[in-house]
Amino acid sequence: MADPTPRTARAADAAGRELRARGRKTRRRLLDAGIDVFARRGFHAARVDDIVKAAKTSHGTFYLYFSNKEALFAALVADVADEMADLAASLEPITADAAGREALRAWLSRFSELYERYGPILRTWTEAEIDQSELGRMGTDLLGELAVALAAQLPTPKRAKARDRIDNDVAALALVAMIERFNYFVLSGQVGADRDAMLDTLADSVHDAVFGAAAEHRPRVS
Amino acid sequence: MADPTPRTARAADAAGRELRARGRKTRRRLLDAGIDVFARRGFHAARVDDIVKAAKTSHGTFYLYFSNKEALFAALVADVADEMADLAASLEPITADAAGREALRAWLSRFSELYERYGPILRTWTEAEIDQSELGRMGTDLLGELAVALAAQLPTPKRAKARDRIDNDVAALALVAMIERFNYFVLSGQVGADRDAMLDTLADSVHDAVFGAAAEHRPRVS
Amino acid sequence: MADPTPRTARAADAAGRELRARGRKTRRRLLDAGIDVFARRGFHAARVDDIVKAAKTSHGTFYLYFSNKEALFAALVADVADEMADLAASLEPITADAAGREALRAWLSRFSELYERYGPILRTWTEAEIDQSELGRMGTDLLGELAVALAAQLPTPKRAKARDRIDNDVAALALVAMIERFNYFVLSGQVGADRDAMLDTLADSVHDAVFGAAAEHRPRVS
Amino acid sequence: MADPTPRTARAADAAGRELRARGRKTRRRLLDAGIDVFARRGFHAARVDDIVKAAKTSHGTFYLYFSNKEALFAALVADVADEMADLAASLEPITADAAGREALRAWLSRFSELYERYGPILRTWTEAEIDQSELGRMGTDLLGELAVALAAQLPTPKRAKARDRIDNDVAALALVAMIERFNYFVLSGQVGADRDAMLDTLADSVHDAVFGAAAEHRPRVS
DNA sequence: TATGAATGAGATTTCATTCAT
DNA sequence: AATGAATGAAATCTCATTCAT
Repeated sequence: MADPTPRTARAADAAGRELRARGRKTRRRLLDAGIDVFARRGFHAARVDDIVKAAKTSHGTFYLYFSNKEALFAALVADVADEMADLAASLEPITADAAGREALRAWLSRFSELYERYGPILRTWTEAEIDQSELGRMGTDLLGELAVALAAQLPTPKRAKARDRIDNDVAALALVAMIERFNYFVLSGQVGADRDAMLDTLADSVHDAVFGAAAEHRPRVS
Repeated sequence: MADPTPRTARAADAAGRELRARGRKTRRRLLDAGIDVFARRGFHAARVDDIVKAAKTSHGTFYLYFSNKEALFAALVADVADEMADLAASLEPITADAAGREALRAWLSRFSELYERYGPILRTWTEAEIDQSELGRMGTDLLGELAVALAAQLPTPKRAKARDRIDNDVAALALVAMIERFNYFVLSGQVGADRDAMLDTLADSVHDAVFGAAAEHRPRVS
Repeated sequence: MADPTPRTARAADAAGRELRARGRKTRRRLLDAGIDVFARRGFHAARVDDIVKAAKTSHGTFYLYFSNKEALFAALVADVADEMADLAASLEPITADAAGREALRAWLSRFSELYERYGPILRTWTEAEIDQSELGRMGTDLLGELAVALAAQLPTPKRAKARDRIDNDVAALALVAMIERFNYFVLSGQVGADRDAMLDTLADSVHDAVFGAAAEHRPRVS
Repeated sequence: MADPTPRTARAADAAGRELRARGRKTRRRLLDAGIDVFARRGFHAARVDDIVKAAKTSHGTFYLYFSNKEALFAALVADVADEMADLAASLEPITADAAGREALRAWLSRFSELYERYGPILRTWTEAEIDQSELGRMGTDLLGELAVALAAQLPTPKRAKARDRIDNDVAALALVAMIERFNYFVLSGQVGADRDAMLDTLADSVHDAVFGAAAEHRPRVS
């Protein structure tokens, strides 16, 4: 069972070693296998045995690279966190015009790619209950990062009430929630929409939410 | 083993047998303990031992009522599904006026109560991956039911394009996603808002999304 | 549980995997321990714990080789079945002279050896009630094989009635029953006779039954 | 688990109580259910639950009549032993003529009836490993009684060698073994013969074995 | 006399981790 | 750098027996 205090840390440093080409490849195979298996079974139900089989290697090898199952998961989370930070940083102020809507759509497309690969890790995050201090990351939810970034790019309301500041953050969270769920629904086939349709709908929804439904970028509305 | 009374199916009937008052109470205690433990630890990490301890009963008793952890979870899901269906059925057409907004808020309040109790089950759903054919339910996600009900109550757009039908469903899903996430964020303390504030924000957001931000119930909007 | 790698079938393949020398030895140790423990306690009363103790290994190791107690038993049965088939095939036509009686005695001696090792498995067979379709074996009783072989080597009666065919089979079963029980009684010490005396008695009885008590090999009969 | 030293003996005397009509009926129902369940599953695999269900009564009631599972089994064994003793006593000297063969057949028919009812108990006997001192019975095998009776009725060989005495006992055991196995094979359907055919074959075999195949009682041999 | 509910000791089974090569 | 085998702590599950009504 997932033991938060691993018995020994013998191999813990393993990940820190300098690796040759072969070693890097093996490590990569294990990480990819991890994504796969965590996606299929969740953190607790994922067995090291599954991961090792998917990576076509052995138990012994696994512990050469990661001190335990949790460490592999943490490595994956670190990857997502990095990419998420990049993504958050790449969001530019959203303008009301068609160009702004297009930029937004492009950004959503990047999110969608990221989500396709790492979505399961995001969703497993809560289940895993990894001690977060280890990673020095903030929220329980990696999406929080995106919400903050999004809030920062929303047009500042004219009224200066304290309440509005909250509203903006909250609204951003709502939008991010919507974005995440849509990607999930579409990926899992629960919504009959292809990727392009999803991106259009999302870009419109978010843009509308921010600037009102009457904005000129939407020629298809009669 | 040629076993006329297969082991695994034995306790399963237990759930079907007629129970006296005492038995019903015990079963109820186990279900409540299940909600609690699944909420705290997730499906896979939850141990039967945790559940029986929470229910102040014994292992043996657990298996008198449920053939295993999964069966208990399935029973809980069936409960949520029932309540969700009731909730979905109770949603009336949403009108554009302040009364419509109030009715919506009241309905959201009911959802919020339901979510406070069963939210963890909803969130554990994906992790547990119970075979759904057993329950005779279709959508992977119990929230889908709500989305369909909501879509049915959205005002019909005047344009009669086929596309709009989809848009309505998809928009409803987006709204449900938002509702669910908000409840989650507020309950888990990730968003600093109390229940009333949350309900106001949600009622406003949904009503606005449906009728546009200019509706008369919201005097604070310029 | 939607489980792509069903739990119960996992260790089953273990038995199918290629084993190195060490693994083969461990497997053998477990099988031998199984014979021992099943003999002492019968199928149901035998605990995996007894078996691993006898094999000087651990629970974990047991399940590396057999998915459960039943699988180990089935493997043993397969072994007996093989040896029984060999034994059945090795029986040559029984002649009326002293040489025929000697050949029969030698064959009975081989049976006796087999029985000393695997007798408990034969006797546990009924108790265990392993699903036979799994093994692709037909008769409920492994001794049936021997009876058929024996019937084939009995001298053909001159009378050609259909009934005689049955009589031969039935007579063969009777003889096999006698052979098995004698071995059991002698082995379990319920009959005060040593191995040689038993073999003599059995060889005489069967030979007499086939050719009549007057056959020349038995000078001590008046 | 089958505990040879029951924790308490509170209800042990229960069987000794004076029972009214209703009680006697319940006790009988439990015994009959026991025969049934022990036959189907063997001693260790038989669950009190199975017996109680078959007897259409409750756990509590079971322990009102028998102190434990073993006690029920012992009661059944006592029944068989009684009937077996009666049967053994009823065997008269076997004569060489047709009347002797008929008497033997009738006796075998009584055995067959007994075996149909209690055979499973006989076969479960070894598995159960009940402490036999409790019952004050002799051998591991209840059939031993029959063998002794049969040996007593075999015609005394003229030679007075000590060896013959043994031979007679041993031969009787062989015959009993044959009788038991035949009944088993026929009952279990492993031999395609009806009851009458079985009785004929057995009567002939035993009679032949005792008096030689040429005896005049067998008109159907050409 | 009868019963449904509860119990807990003991059995089975899993799987993260370590070891020897 | 890699691996198959082994381990054992911890989980699941069973069922004879007792209890309260």
